[in-house]
Amino acid sequence: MYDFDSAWLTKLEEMRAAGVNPYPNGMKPTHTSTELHELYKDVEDPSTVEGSTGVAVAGRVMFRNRFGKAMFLRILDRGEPTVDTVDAEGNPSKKGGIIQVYLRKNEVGDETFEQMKKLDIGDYVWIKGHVMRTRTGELSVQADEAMLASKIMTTFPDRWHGLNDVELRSRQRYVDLFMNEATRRTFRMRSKVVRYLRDFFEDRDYIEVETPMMQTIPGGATARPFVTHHNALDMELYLRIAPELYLKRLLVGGMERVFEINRNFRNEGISVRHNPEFTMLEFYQAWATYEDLMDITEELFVGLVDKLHGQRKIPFADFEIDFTPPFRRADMDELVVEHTPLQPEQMRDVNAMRAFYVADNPGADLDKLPTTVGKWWELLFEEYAEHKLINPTFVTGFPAEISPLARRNDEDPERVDRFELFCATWEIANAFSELNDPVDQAARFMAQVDAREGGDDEAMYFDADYIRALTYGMPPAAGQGIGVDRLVMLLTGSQSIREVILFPTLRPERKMAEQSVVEFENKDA
RNA sequence: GGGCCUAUAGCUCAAUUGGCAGAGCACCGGACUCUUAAUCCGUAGGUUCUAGGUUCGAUUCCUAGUGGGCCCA
Repeated sequence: MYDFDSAWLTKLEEMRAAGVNPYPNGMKPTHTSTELHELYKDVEDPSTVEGSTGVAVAGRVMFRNRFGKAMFLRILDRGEPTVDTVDAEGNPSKKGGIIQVYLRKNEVGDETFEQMKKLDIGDYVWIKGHVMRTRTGELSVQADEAMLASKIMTTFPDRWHGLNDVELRSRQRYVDLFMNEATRRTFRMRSKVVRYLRDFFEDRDYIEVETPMMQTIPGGATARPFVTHHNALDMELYLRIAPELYLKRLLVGGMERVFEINRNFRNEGISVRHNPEFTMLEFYQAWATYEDLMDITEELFVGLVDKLHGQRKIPFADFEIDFTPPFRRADMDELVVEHTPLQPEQMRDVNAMRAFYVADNPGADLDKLPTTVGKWWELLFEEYAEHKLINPTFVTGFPAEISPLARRNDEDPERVDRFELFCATWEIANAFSELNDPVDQAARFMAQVDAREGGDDEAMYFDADYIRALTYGMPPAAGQGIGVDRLVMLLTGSQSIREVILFPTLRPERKMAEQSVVEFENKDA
């Protein structure tokens, strides 16, 4: 049971005893704050304008100034700060989201005024009146009627310093949202990004699909899965680490262009770039190659920054990302050569790569070093090249051994037709021409199974039904995954994935866990 | 998994070498009919994250744990 603060309980009792319902219903605002700022932005005295009466606004009280027989409130509603104005110092600023209310005792009546005097910061109110401007020029609603709309029952955060604690902000996102406009902006932006992505693929004749989140064989990526149990079927199910193998089954079915935007789950560490559940866009297009996807990706990213930022150079962390096309395209080994003393011919020589690495990393655990060319490329790329890639860069030429689902390159079968897009040193997208040769795919799965038996617990499983699907014939195709959270981070300048996920995964707070009533029981077991 | 940092009032933060636990805002009471972090007067608010230890005395020092942050693997 929740431990309510007795002072607030008393306050509510007194209010009810006085005949005031703290949680009434049915009040309707006629305008949002933003609509009023927009309607009257150029009007010196809105009270002279016909239609400025009978205006109702509603929202959370964020600020209050009380006098004996008058008061000012500023209330927050869903409006966005989009109306261009200038502030008192003459600097450009945006209005919206907040509107001031002016209440006078002789206009709202003694009874209402006494009730309004008892308002706490954080309460919801509904106000009806006319629009006016104060002596200092602030657009306000002067009240004829006012009522409490919903009562706060806890003290409000410090309104000057706000809510800064990173833990509190993500744990109590509901507080973060009403306290911080930057947070509201981030999640409005996230919504626009997702909307843009859907429109982008709809416009290109793609079908949006939903494939299983609970899978019997977790596939499509190399990662540890979450496991759960289905009682009626009495079997283990895995939360998906990727939708890939299901989307490619749809290609076999003749759905030539499909995309899915949905959650993936990976049972791994949490960091500023990793949350156990995260949102992935995957799309697949028959008759396309990975090179076509580079063109499509460029179009997608440029369109996105044009739409959401209106410019192609966007600031991020300590640098600026330039999305002006064409994006650079470079092979993985080429980038390693660029950022190490290694020569191009040494990139096929395991001993040469090992010698360089050991000399440069005296503390390295020699037993854990790679033994194959492909694994060396992966390591050297991650340690020497990745963190140099600020502007969008298509990294190509991946080794086949670290790409078990990608089509081999026709000229160099040790490589695959694959790219990853890097931005701001992060992997943002991963794409390849799809492996549609069932026999090769079966062999690649077996190599993964061997790796797993050799101790690689992130290696893939053998999915026989997926091989069976391929035996029916999958059209030549290419597919891509884009991490939506990281994309939103880039576009909002967020340094942590937790800033772009409304409710990121956190350990439960002890105090709340103690007061919660949760009974885990398995009735069928 | 390893290292470093951190936890004090609802929020933002103080507390000298180890010596009575503090401020601002919020809350409660009062004054004030154009304020912009309003102002003024008064009251109240604490298991100093948890469990041990050292000490006459611990927010402070030590050990372990828990939550969180940063860095590394």
